Amino acid sequence: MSGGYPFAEIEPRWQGVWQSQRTFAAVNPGQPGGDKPKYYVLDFFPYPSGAGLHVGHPLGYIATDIIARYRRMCGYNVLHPMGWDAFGLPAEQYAIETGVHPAITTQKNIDTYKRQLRMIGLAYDWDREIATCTPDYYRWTQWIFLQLFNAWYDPALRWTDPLGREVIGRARHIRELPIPAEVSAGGERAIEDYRSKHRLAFLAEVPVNWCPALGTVLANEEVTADGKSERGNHPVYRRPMKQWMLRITAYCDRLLSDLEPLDWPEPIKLMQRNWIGRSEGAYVDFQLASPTASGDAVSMSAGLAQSIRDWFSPENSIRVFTTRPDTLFGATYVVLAPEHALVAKIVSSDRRAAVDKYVAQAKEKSDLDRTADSKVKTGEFTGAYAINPVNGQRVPIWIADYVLAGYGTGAIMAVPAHDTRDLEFAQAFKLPVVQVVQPPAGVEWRGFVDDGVAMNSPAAASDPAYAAFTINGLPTPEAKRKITAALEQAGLGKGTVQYKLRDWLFSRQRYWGEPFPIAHRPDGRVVDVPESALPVALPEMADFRPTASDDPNAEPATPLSRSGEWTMVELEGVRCRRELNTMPQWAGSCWYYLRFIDPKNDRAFVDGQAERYWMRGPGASSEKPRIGGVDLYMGGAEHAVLHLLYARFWHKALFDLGHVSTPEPFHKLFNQGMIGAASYRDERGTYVPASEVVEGVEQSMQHPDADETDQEALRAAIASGLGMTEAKRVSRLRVRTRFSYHGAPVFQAFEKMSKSLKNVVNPDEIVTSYGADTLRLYEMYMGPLEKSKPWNTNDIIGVNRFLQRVWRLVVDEPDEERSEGAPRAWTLAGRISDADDPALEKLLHKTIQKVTDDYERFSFNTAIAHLIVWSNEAQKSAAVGRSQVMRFLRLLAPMAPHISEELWSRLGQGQSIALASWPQYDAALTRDDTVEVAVQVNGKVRGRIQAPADADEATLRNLANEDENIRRAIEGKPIRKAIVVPNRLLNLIV
RNA sequence: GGGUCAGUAGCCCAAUCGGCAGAGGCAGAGGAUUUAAAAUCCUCUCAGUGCGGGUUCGAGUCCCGCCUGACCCA
Repeated sequence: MSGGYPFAEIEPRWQGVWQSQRTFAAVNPGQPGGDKPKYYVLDFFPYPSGAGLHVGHPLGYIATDIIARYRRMCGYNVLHPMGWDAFGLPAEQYAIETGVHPAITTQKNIDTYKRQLRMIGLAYDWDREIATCTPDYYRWTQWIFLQLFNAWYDPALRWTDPLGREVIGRARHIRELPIPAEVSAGGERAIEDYRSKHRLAFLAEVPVNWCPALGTVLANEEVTADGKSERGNHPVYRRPMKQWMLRITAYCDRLLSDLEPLDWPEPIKLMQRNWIGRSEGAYVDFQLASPTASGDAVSMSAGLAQSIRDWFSPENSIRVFTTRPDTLFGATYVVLAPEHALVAKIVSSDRRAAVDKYVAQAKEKSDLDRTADSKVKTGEFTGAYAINPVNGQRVPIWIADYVLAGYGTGAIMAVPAHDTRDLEFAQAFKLPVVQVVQPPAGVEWRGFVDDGVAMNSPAAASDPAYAAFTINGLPTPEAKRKITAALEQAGLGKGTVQYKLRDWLFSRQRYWGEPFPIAHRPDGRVVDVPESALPVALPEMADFRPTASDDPNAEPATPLSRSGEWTMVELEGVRCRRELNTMPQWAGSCWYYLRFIDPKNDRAFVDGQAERYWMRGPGASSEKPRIGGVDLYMGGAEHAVLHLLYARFWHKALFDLGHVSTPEPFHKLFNQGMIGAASYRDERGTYVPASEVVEGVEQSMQHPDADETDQEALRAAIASGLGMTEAKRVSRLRVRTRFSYHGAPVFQAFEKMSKSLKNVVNPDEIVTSYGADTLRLYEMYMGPLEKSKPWNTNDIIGVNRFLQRVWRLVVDEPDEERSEGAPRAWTLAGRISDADDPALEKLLHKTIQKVTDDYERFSFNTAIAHLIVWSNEAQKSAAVGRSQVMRFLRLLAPMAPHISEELWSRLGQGQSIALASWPQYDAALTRDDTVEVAVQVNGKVRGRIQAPADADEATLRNLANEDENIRRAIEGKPIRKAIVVPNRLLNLIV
């Protein structure tokens, strides 16, 4: 490229130097340099897919690289590692399709990623590289699983954690689980079963999302809204299966409360709170009405509560969960989930056929399908009735699929007046609606779901014995409290807290994952593989395919079950069958940030001293009181909930058990935005390659998504003589476009980069054409880091020109032809002098101040703008001080490291600029002696005056009086008030 | 449907505490250089901040309502 600088030569050369000199190696405590303050900056490590990186991927990596380099220059010992989330479904699916072993494709993908990351000049400490699929790593993933297996959660334990905080609840070793006397009476086996039920990792028969085509179960989050697998879009069925579960629900409250001190984006915290979904409410027991007593409501009487209690029996009642016990008087029917155990028992013979059919249908639907608001409500009457415990009303019992078996008790009391879904259901089936909450004036009570004032409970005066249930006139929160207490008193209910978060389904019926360090004895007991026998290595298998099937009822057969002798293991002299499931993809990423601290340790998952240094140390970001963790964790918002929640859960368990020193893994979280790109579809909605689309004259085309007819266009088409069918075709919504593909108009949209959208931009091409420094600079210059923004290759030239100017600022190169391959002759630019230019010096100090501030705020786009300003000024100057250029290069170095290293070395520096110190500014030099002050009259700018810095009001007003424009605007009117903003503005109110 | 965030020049974006709407870049126009082109350099044009109200001496910034878009939840 003419006019360019030799990036293709200098960039690989410096990357080689960094590697061979281990420039970016982090130092653990106890080693030289390990006494400096630390800064741990981490990227969400990638899953290396076969497609390689596109330019959207490295945005966050470039940002953390800049921060890491900046912090190092500021004197920190910086840990900035990279590794690979290398187990998981996509590699395995690809392997199945191609027949190549996932270990091979994964390694190939890792090589591609690593080459691309190196090419961008990212300053990782590659000595600490890890991959979750290597035995050295998953040995410790298995070890952590054993810690969970050998632990139980004591929810009542009050303790003071190492940070001095009072905490309620703690994971403890399973040995410490108190065994009730009646259990120990049953012998050792009974004790063992009891322990099994309390472990943090436990086996349970649970309804799961079974995907026969993938041959595995999937977590709820891996299933799309329309009941398909997220990977591959295969149908998913609900069925009960015995699976490994992790007791994440034990940590609900601590996962919630410890969010508060974290320096995370507020929306992410909110998403985690919503996901945990804590709701306070009450259980209420509805007694089944005797089928023979049809027609008779239990009469209201002073002894109602007592009388219900008298004939109350748990097996003849329905326990519902409600967040609104205050609306109990408005409960006009009860709804069971179709899966509820009582359904079969209570259904009347005349309703059985309809109910059975409905239950069968509900089984086919996903949870999301069932609860979606837009869907028409369906349900069946069971023929049975229950008694509303607070008013003796006989209410019908229905089943409906909008009630989920897995949430609460799988049964609800329906209060159609004050619940949207209940109201829709009641309207669909003509069920009564009774108002029990008074909304604010002017608001319709029907469907009012917010807090109001309770009404329509029995008046206390009419029934003294019933006063405890009277809540009329109480605001909702108080009404809730009072009626909950009354229900507890009467033995009809109980206040409780429910969570949306479920225990974590932890088994997968796949090959490419961590084997469980667990074995099953012939007598059915489940035992752990001793630590000394770890890792339980994944067996080599030629055929690793899952047993896929179209039959939703086919029994799962995991790949590992076909691994011959491996399936059996002798433990304590007993031949046991190994656990044949593998762990889900999330497992490896739950603790990798800890392994980076001490990646080669073969005695422990991480050394304690190193862990305390890197996780607990003072850190550099002190906006919030630290409870520890990685100093900066950068990644996309798409992992905001699951990965971060799972990792926090594991970390807390390890914390409780004394294996890590902080209660939280990630102190500061930053979500970089997405880089989108224009995608183009033709008239039929087919994507066309974005790189071949050209911009041209405006044309009209049918919108690819249009399914409605533009009536006006239709009339016009008919008027122009087209037949009805043809007219309709051409008049479906048309849009104007200036883009065309091989002459045909195409429609532009901005979407994420993806192969299927044909809009991927490859970083290799950008680096080849412009160099890595330009790519880095452009990605940072596009806009604020946290915002999504569209890629525009045309704009790259701007930052590339900037780097060329920086090059020419330092280097003079004769323009003459040179022979191919020969190094270009060069001299230091003539303008480089030993004396600093005073005007540039002042600007440089301002620039240092602004750029430093911008680095601290991750505002790289503005930092680059300030650097461009200084470089443009320096370019114009006849003489630029060598020290000035060197300070400027240090400001630039974190963002454009290669060109900075090269020019730094050409200016005679022997040591890497990455190890140079950050330049300082003199505050006195950042201030101007005179400033321009805008003068407003009644808020309108009437003139600008030059004033000495920090001039007072009197001085400013005198100066303003000398300005003719301003004088005319005032025109003898008395000045009532003057507002002075120092060094900026004077506002005169007349 | 609920929640969160955003909307500033043809485009990407600045404006940090409520204080002159413009730092920077792309594109465009003109010029210099050149046999010519590319590259490079210089100069210039372009918005009143999605819409409607309000608070204030003063609103892109704060408040209320609406529109559009993105994300999350249902």
